[in-house]
Amino acid sequence: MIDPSVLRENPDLVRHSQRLRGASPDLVDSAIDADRVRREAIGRFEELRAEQNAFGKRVAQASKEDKPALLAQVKDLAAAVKAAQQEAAAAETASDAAARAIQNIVLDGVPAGGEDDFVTLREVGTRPSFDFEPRDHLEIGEITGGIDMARGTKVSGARFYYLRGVAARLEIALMSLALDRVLANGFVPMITPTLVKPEIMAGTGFLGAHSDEIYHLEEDDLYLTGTSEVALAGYHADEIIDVTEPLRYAGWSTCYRREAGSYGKDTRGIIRVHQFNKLEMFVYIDPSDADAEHQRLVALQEGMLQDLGLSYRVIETAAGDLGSSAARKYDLEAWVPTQGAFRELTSTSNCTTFQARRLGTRFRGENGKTQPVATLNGTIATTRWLVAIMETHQNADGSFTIPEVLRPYLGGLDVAAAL
RNA sequence: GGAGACGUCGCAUAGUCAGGCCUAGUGCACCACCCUGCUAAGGUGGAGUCCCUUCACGGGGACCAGGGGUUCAAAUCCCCUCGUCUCCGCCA
Repeated sequence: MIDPSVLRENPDLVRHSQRLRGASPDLVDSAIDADRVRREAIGRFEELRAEQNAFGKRVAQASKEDKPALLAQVKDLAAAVKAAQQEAAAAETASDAAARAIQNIVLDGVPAGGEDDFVTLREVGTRPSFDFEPRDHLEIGEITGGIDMARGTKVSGARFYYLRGVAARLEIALMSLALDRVLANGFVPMITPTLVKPEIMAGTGFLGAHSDEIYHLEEDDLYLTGTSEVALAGYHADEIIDVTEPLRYAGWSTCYRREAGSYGKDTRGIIRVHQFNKLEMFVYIDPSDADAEHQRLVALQEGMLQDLGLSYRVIETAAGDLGSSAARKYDLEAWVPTQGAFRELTSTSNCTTFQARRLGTRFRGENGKTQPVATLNGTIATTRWLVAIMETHQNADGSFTIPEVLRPYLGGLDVAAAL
């Protein structure tokens, strides 16, 4: 949710942000109107209530013979108070809904436009070249006995898979390496719930335009999370926390995505699947330090990709491709040889105070007043990375070489052999 | 799934049976000052969250797990939901 005072005092800033995203600037005006209606309704109710409270005291102190007359007088007042209270509550709900419809205000420098309007910040590493015809990750996965799509489909349907043998171990190794990295950087490891309540899912901003991406359990009214960001953002909901030192968490969880609207896209292999694992960094921080922290998260991600020997680029996504909560987002995309393209391996967003305001997570500022914290999130390892690792480090016989940083987590194994 | 007990402003509790001196008391912890003096004690005062209003000082309102109802008036009475604990049942 955006800051209501910004909405009131600087609506043009918000309208501009909405335009950059390709979202409606008119939402700003309806939110301002709803806010005005809300404040007027509250004013009317409180005036009446104050009158009623004063009367209540007189009734309580009145003598037996005076009471009936007083009671007759306030009867109408009681009805008026009740009506005013209901109006105020309705106005509050409407105003809140209008404010929540507006997406986060994008930060300075975020490019306008949609998915294709990103800006490449840098390219790192050399793209691999082969003196043989390179195989794609699924073929390598099958040759090494690591990926079984057919049985995944048999048991659970399209976009499900089994990782087995060396690939199963590789994923755990990758996640363990990432966990050690974040531990060294002061993150608290967490294993998080993957089913969350509607208000938490809504608070993180995932129930907007892309809510059809999310699995919902009708019977229990719970949502399956597509990232542990959701559970980590909800962790401190409705709390006043101390961010003198930023709170840094790393959530390890299975992630579920419906992938609605991506029919026919990435149908081969494990690039786009309904279920995968991810280690996600999440930070609660003083808003004035959020930007610097964002850079630190990117640096951690780049360190991982570099040490895994991957070629990648860092892009800043355009406003229209940001989630509704994000004010700035960087993606790291690894070069995937058989696709001749960069594919997203990580994403890291600065959500400024947007999520925290929706979820009621505050801290005490210098003057002792409570104010919303800033939140950031970013991927540090996920199943999709196996694609780039396998393809980049493949050998002529269909085997692939294990990057050195992962070998300690695989009992020293240096090559995933062709079976 | 069944039965019972419970849910109060950081923690611990009073208040609920008998609705209105509850503007929710007390202890601990916390902050400031004073006194004293040595790994402490005592005194005075302050202090919750959210909203409205005000340049500000201030003023007003809401909040006793959440929601609804009864009433002039609800922490207190009634209903629903959620959660915790105990016992029983069931179970990967």
